[in-house]
Amino acid sequence: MKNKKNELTKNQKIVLDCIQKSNKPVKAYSILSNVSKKGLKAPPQVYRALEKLIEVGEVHKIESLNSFVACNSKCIEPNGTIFSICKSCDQTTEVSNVALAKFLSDFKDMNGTQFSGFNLELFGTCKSCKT
Amino acid sequence: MKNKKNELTKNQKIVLDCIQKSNKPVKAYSILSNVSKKGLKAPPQVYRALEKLIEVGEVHKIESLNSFVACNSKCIEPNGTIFSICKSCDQTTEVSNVALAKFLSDFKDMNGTQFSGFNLELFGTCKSCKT
DNA sequence: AATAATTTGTTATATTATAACACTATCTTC
DNA sequence: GAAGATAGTGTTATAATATAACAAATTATT
Ligand SMILES: [Zn+2]
Ligand SMILES: [Zn+2]
Ligand SMILES: [Zn+2]
Ligand SMILES: [Zn+2]
Repeated sequence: MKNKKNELTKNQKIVLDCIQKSNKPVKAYSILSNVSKKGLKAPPQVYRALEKLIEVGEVHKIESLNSFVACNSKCIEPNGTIFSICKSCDQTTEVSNVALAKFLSDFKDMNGTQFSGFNLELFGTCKSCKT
Repeated sequence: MKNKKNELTKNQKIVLDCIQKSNKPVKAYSILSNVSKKGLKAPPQVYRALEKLIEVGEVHKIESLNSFVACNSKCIEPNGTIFSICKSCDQTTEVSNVALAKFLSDFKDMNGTQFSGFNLELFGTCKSCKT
């Protein structure tokens, strides 16, 4: 059974808040040091919150950076994520492109079976790193 | 400048051989224990070989698994990788689909700028895990 | 209130990856 | 082929990322 009100718990809110305030993907131990003043003092507290936040879709993990970002709420496909990542500064944005999301969601393997999820990471150079 | 003969070195060959012999993505420390009898006894030896092998395209890293696979030599796009990963057993295969690879390579950001690379991980259930 | 389920706090440890340094082998250029 | 540059090696130590395990506290259900 879930939380009756289906709300985030205290620790989950603290961690989510920390991630949302960053304009870049945040690392777990960076979160930990940022929220230590709020009482979260050990890695499991952060990792447990992250696990739940990811599960409910509030947070995504950027696998190639071992970092975490808040969902920009424009997730088109519930089972897929698309990110644009700056190779130079790690600035990351969630890509909302209907055609691309649909293409990936509809993609089937050799046997014609659809995949249940996907994660796409696009690498490039962000605006401010170009100048 | 590179190795004149552009060949892999002893350690690189040992590590590549180990990866190629596996039918699943291999973890760095698993490689380490597998090749310890061949003289590679410390993590940096494995990680340095991996770095080079990835650089030359012989090996890819599966980011979501922190594991490594040998390139199946069918890389369509030099700057992009596509993998199909079984959520149940981690069995991974490199996907060679021209349409998908082209779609991803040609994809442009909001400003019309092309990305320099991509990595797509497709999650599903492999044949043997379905039965 | 009793029970069950979830969340939390805490300690310890596992796993993944790199820094730093001395040394060796190989390549380049003269 | 010697001098210098580059790349690879071996080694020790340590950094960075993530989870196991268990006890205590909180919240939900009966
Ligand atoms: Zn999202
Ligand atoms: Zn940038
Ligand atoms: Zn490949
Ligand atoms: Zn499987």
